[in-house]
Amino acid sequence: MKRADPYNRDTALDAAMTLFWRKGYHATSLKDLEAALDMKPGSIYAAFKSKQALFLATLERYFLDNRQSLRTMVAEQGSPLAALAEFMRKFGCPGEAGRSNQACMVVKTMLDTTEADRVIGDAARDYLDQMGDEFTSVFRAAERAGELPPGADPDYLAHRYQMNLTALRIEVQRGRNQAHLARLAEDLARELEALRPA
Amino acid sequence: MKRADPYNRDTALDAAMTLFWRKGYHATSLKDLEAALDMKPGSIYAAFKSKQALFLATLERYFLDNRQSLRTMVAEQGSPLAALAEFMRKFGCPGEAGRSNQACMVVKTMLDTTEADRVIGDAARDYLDQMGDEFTSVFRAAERAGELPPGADPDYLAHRYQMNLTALRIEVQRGRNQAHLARLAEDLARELEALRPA
DNA sequence: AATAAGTTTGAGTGATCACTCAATAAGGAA
DNA sequence: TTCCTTATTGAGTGATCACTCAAACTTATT
Repeated sequence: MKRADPYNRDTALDAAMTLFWRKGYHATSLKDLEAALDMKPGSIYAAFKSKQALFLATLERYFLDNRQSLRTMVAEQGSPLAALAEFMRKFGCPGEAGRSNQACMVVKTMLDTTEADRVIGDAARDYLDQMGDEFTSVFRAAERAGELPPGADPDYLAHRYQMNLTALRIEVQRGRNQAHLARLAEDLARELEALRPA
Repeated sequence: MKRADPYNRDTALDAAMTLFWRKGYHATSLKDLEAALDMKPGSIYAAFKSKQALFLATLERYFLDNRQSLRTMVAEQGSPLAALAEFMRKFGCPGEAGRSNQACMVVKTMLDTTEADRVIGDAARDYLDQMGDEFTSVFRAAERAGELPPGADPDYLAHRYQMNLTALRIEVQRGRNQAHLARLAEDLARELEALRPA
């Protein structure tokens, strides 16, 4: 029998991420992964050590992708506040924006993890914290740019922003129609921009 | 060997609900259920037919409990808007309010269900819709009571309310400290009450 | 006490779980 | 070519999965 091409770590991780994102850690079996990665069990274990280690690698990748996406948005947009608004809007058009109509993988992971999978749950919480810090620093940049009213609390605003983003993305997975999601995202974006002093 | 007392459907359902709520459908095994319900596999299957049917029964129970809790709140509070605010506040004190520091079971269920568990996912989405309808009717009552500004959209307000509630409860499971959660819930409650015309 | 009807029991079912490893194949150095 | 190292293979591991059923037990009726 023919041998498969030597595996490409990036491609494999990407396929695993998509699968884990959609099905979740517990519902994804090695059989599923073998099919998605087009690798035999031995190769998967040689490359990634264990199902849990592979999952953690995909979760890190997901987090890094999202953080990079936000940073790019901040670099492209003229203002920090506009970047946050645009980042929010992106998730209102799941057909164009994301790979799929799924809620945030990190949130999904945190929600179906217990003490039994402490390592995974801790990783998810840590990424949520890091993403929160990222939002905070963008709000701080907005503050320095005079885009926030005096006395605004960047940390609190970041927290509320993250909650709204999470909720919006859950609505996406809930299967709301496109128009509804777009309006929701637009409203959330405008509420953000309404912070800017006149 | 001694026989166990004949099972009590209510007690058993309650124990199963707590377990499924915490661990999720996929991560909960029959072994876990046997221990939690103190029933042997045969008894469980005689009483509930299958793991999936048992899960669906607990999900329905969870939904009915929550809806009842909201209705009671509306009946107790003087005004519909105050009831919604108080209902929100309740979830900011997870120690007192709920059975556990978990996010909403219906949301958790929707998020870790795929096409493979269509029945379960559909049930979760249906309960989310029904709970949304419930919120809508409370907002409509608020409108009739003159608690909403002219032109307010009860359907949209209900939707936003549900999103905020979902996000708050995810923060609870995220493990935020009590003070933070209380402030969050209080802020959300006040934003609601701020709708009331002066 | 004897019988009938209805529950509970728990060892056991085949299937699937995450995972292993001896055999095999490919590429590089001589 | 021959040897050596590294990667891939896939049948097979014991454990656990959801689930079954004939036997044992309890209660109700006679």
